[in-house]
Amino acid sequence: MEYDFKAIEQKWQSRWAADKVYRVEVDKSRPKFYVLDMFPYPSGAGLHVGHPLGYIASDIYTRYKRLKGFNVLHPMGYDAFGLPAEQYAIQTGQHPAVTTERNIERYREQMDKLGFSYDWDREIRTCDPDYYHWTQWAFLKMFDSFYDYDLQKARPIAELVHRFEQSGTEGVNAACTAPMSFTASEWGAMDERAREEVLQNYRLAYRADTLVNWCPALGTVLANDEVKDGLSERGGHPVEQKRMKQWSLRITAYAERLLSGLEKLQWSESLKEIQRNWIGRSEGAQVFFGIKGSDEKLEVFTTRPDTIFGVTFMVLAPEHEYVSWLATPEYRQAVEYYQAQAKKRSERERMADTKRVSGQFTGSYAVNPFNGTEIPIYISDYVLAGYGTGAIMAVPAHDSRDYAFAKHFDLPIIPVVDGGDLSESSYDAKAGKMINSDFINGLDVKEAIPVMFAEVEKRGIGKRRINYRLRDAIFSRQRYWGEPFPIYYKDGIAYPLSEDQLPLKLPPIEDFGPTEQGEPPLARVADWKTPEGYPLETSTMPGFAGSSAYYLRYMDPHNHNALVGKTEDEYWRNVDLYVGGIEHATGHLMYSRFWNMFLYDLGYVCEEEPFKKLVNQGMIQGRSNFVYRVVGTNQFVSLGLKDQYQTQEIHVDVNIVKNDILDLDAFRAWRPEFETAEFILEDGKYICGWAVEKMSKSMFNVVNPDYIVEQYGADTLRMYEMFLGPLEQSKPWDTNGIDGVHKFLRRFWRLFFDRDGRLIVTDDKATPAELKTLHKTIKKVNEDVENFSFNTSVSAFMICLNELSDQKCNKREILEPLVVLIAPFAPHLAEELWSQLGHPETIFNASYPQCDEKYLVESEVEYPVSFNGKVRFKKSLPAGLSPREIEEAVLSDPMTGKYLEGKTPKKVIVVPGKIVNVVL
RNA sequence: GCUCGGAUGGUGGAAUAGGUAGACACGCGGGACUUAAAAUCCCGUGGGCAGCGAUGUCCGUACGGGUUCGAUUCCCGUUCCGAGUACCA
Repeated sequence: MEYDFKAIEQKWQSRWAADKVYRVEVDKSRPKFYVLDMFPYPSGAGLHVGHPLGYIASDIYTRYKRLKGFNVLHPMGYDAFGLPAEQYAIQTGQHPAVTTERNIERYREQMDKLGFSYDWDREIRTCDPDYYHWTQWAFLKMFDSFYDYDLQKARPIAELVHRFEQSGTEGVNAACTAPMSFTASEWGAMDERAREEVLQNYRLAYRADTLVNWCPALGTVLANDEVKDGLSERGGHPVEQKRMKQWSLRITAYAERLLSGLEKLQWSESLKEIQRNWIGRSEGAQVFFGIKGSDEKLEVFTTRPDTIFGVTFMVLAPEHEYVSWLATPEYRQAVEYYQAQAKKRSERERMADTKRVSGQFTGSYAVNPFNGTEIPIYISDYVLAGYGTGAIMAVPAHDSRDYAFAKHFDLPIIPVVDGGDLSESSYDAKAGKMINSDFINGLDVKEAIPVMFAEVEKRGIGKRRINYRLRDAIFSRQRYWGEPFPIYYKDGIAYPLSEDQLPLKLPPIEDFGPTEQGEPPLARVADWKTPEGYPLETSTMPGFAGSSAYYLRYMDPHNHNALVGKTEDEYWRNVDLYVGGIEHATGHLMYSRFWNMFLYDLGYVCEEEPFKKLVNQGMIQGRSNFVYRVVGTNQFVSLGLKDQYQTQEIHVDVNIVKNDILDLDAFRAWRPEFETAEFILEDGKYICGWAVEKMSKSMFNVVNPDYIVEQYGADTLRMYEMFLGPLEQSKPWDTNGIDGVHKFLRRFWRLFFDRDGRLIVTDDKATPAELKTLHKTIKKVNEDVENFSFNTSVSAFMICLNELSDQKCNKREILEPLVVLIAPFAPHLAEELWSQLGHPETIFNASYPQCDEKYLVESEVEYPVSFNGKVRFKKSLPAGLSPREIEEAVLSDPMTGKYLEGKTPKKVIVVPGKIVNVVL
């Protein structure tokens, strides 16, 4: 009986499901381990062979940990709200709930075929009201909180109100949109609307007029991480900057904790680096410059206070609020024209020509607080309204952008750091002695910076300050398919619903497009009001809302009273291993950390960081095949001969190519236009060209896992995906290689059964050689799995099998532990063999084999003997010799004498167990 | 531009507290079994040179240097590829 993977996999998959073998519960007698996959967005295209890579790896680790005695939580669900389903709904009129449901079913079907050990009783869907209840709840909590910098944590907003009542803003050090200052009596005198406006300035979920990324094509605003190169991530539509009233989350309050928290995490260095760059911490100072003829001060942010004597002009962002009055009558028209031009340019246009210098003089002058010099104030779009103060002091000698601006407008360039050549470019390096700089002349730049920080503070013209590049997260979308905000409006003031009104369910609608007035679809719903008749917020939450705390919900998915119960939270705590793509580095992985820290501050969860260890699986790319059509004919020429013709490269379906040899009949049948194709062959074959590209339909290189499972089985697919290469690396899929793994599993099966399906496993005693093979493999596989080096563990199994085949080993003593060892990788096969070996219980109740080092001891070691590093011969010596004895044995060898040629060796280097090197 | 990562046979990839480079697998070539095919098994497979042959020998881990008895591994420089970010003051 051959290895019948179809029957085996079906049998065990249905048994696992029927017996709920993978259900987990809180069990304080066993250590917990939480393995999580980034849950998928169920798109209409279904899974291709690249998608399950991470799921397979996490499943192997889950099963491994379970066999090691851990109580492993390994859940799965769906990130089901989002733009694609809604875009599809607009195009086809089908309700997103319907298409989403259909896609989920398809995903589930595909995943089930791969034999994953998820506890499906814990499945969640972000679009399920029972789930988004808690998304809305968290939003309400954020609405009802502010961030206290002194305590470094979020606090209820009532505390802030109390402090305002007591002493106004005096002594309040809280995260806010714009600094505020008022007394207790002024607070007391404010009406409700005014107070609410003040509080919006502090709330962690707040509504404010901000510069947002507006995407006209999608009809919605987008968060920074949803915009790439000035285009929307979804769909690639142009995005423009627009000032709009939007809900935001004050993630910037957590910038420092998000940054410093990275140090404790076992994440890859590159991922941490991406987050560090995204947070973009920079140390500097705010400095106030005087304005000639005015009492107002112009505030700038600089990281180079040492260059302040080199300031020759100031630049404001065109949107800066001072511009309107800084523009003198003479320049007013030109300034307004420039502002209008800047506003018209899309983000993409601006990014496209960062080389071009533009700007406009306002007619006003600022005053350098250190030497009283009067310096012209310009506006230019190279200064961003959103960063720092939206104004800079320009030091053309030591900043390349300021330099370009100065050259263009013919402004003076004063060097203040010695050592650069300013004829062609600025000297930006932070090295050299200060010159032309009054009291800091002669200091090195590195000394001058702290001196100037101190001096700025001493003179009271500014303060040290840390700036972050991180922006608050825009949280509303003018869309239908998302979580409704639990917010209603009364007299234009936003009020939260009470907790017992949650979940606020998304109403059913028929028309998903935006309204004529450009309002969100919910604006069309006539009864989208509170019971009292107040209008509800019509925008919905963005995609990242539902995915920000889903790992917590898995711990206790059916709890109706809390996001997660205390017992469950304190047992499962946080995710021990998180597996997913690196593309979420600046989105989901930032928001989730923020969201979790917030819940931690308020005491709802017991861990500050949600994901202890994180592994990013690489992308599986497609391997495309090409045929070469001779231009203007229907003739196709094989790869090796194509240079003799003028040809056109055409993608050909990889499913009709095997080992780069084209199936000619299948090609003719592939498309009508190729029916009459003729071929110029080499050696009777048509050889295709190939290239590694993204796996996509248009390249005809998509391989469907269903097809692979059908042909080779899930266990083969699982092992082959791991065998392909290191988990974290991107690598191309190549179906051809899969035979090797499949052959391995068939040979493995034949260790247990003869042709007629009779079990041939014996109870004979194993030989030392067999035991050595087994324990060597146990050791290697254990180490590799711990290091997520699954590709080399698969190799280890293959080597083990080769050795056991050589030894014709079919002994239970060897094979039984081996079955357990391979179980995480090929669970169906292992389960079947386990039961055939006479075990009634599932193999995942067994315990993982441990390596016993005593079987690994070598009796003889073969030493390569080298002379001056070059290996000349090998010498076999008994194991366990001391370096001294090895040296003696080698020196007395006649072969050594031959290579010494009468000379005495200078030195002999012995690396026990490895090599002996004789230095001449 | 800045930051990070990478480069090893025809292919995917092994091997780094510095110690026989190319494990394992694909592909390819040869052979066995078979009427034949599939399946299975065995042998060979980085390149050059010498030899009928066992074998010997030189060159080889992107390129150029350095440290070392010895470098794929460590250091300096260069080229190319990938990722992140982009007027961040």
